[in-house]
Amino acid sequence: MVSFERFTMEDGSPIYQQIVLYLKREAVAGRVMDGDELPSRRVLSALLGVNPNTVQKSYRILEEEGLIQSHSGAKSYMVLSGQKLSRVTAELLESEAKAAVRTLKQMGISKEEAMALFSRYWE
Amino acid sequence: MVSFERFTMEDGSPIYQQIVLYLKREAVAGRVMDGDELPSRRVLSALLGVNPNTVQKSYRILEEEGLIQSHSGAKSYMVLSGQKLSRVTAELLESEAKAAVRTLKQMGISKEEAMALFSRYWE
DNA sequence: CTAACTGTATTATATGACTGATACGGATTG
DNA sequence: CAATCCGTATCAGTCATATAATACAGTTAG
Repeated sequence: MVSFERFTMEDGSPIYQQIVLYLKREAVAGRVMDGDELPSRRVLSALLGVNPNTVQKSYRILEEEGLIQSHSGAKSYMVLSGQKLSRVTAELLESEAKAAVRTLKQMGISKEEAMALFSRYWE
Repeated sequence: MVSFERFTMEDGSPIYQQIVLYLKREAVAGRVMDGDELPSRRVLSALLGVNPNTVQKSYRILEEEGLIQSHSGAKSYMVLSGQKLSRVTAELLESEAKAAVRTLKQMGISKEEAMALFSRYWE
């Protein structure tokens, strides 16, 4: 069963996107694997304190990307081939790195300052 | 006169927030300085292709933070003491670093992998 | 002075995100 | 078989974002 223990709500971005990204990141980390059972829409919405429709939107998006399999009436499961995992990993890393680099460059931060910043905030 | 040459619209976050962040980053970079004249609400809205009310919202937020001074009927100017600049710099760097580190850690990326990733995407 | 520009304010409309309530049929379990 | 869970769908309402159209008073430049 996929765990949402590490999930924490941020404000700013839509909740359904946060859920989508959470599951993708957990998959990249290897904590969510192919065939893992997902909590039902109702159970997860109660756990996170959000509306079932919001969770449904997340699951629908993931199913459209082929990362979830849902049969009407039955439980939902993760579908994670090696190829899909590679695609998701590359997608997440690129978007994360590009956004950070772009922002810091606009602030006039040098590469050395940026590296030192990340190193410091890593712990 | 403050330039918006480097401004590019992203989708995802509100436009008024993008304008606020743009001006803060330009100030941190030193390209926007104390006393600099800002484009009027109408001129900037036409330049960016957005509604004047959206620009007004950005300027109002910046004024509430003390980074802009507006007199009814007259032009608006940046107000950037060294203290304010330090505060903004720290605020932007911390939020940027924290967000990136948090995301990459959830993906199970090691510190070394993360540093290599940033180094590669810096160009 | 006057025209043009400025900041500021108001009202209305539209869309996306989120919530709340409810309903239906399929799948599973006792 | 029947109860319960499941996925799926719909409708209504709220809130934030953004647009559009005005309006008015203060400032400034010709």
